[in-house]
Amino acid sequence: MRSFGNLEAAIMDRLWTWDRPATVREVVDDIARERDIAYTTVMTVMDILFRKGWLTREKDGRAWRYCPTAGREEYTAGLMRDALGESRDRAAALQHFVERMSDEEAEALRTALQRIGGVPGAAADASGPADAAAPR
Amino acid sequence: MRSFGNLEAAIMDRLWTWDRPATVREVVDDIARERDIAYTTVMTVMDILFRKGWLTREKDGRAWRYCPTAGREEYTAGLMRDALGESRDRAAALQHFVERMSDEEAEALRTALQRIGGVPGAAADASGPADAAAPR
DNA sequence: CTACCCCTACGATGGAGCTTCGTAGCAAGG
DNA sequence: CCTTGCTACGAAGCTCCATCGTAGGGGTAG
Repeated sequence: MRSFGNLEAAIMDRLWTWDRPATVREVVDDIARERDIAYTTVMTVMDILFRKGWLTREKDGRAWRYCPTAGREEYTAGLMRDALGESRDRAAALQHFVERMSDEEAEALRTALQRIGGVPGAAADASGPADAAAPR
Repeated sequence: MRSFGNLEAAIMDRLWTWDRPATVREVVDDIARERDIAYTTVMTVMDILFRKGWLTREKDGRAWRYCPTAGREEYTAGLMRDALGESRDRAAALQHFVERMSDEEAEALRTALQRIGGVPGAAADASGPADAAAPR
């Protein structure tokens, strides 16, 4: 997974926000409103992101149109998973993690957990999209 | 800011595993069992980790003894926090995150959530953001 | 058909951070 | 006094990311 550099992040950010296939030209023009940047710089980096698998692309006339392979939130979740994976005592790591969470985050986390599987002790788990229905 | 290089990770890993103040000599000798490494290389990196705040140290005779300022799991939790913080829709990110979790992890997460504020509606009373720096 | 413009491909340069180690110096023990 | 072990300082080297220039190709307007 690994994280992005500055320019890489700026590019991904735009593609994620726009949520549609975009050309190098569009990205360049948008970044250029904040700072000077050469067309080829952005093109090079987008090509690197493509080759590293973060973007897909398809021809649109002469230009390529790029799309992120993963959504912003998927990417975030991937980073979190990477981080967690490096720990030995995952339960302890998760404990530390939730301890510093805001109330809203904790609430969102509870909701997310309820959606993927029944609450321990409760019998009802047939609601919601059946995605991970693995019994313990 | 976050995340370590290879050598840095190897050093932190040993300090975390040993869970006691260790000298450069001890770390060097342990790493040297796997690959060639100069004493000064390890010393330099440990000094950098110290200056960056990842390690504390105290004199023990002629040598310094180093200790991590945060435990492995605290560090992991910090990485996860960093990752989550960059997302816009945190609820969605958390949803993606838990969806790919193993059953054991989900269970550990539920337990952790219960511990910080088991009852819905009740806010977790996080007392003091105490950064642990105590060697055990 | 020709000139122009836009886009791609490729490669070169530079900087930041991590890694690597050598040399010089100091302090303790024999 | 000499050996041993540790520290301090700093010089390279390496790997990525960032930055851009130049060369080239294919539409499009005259």
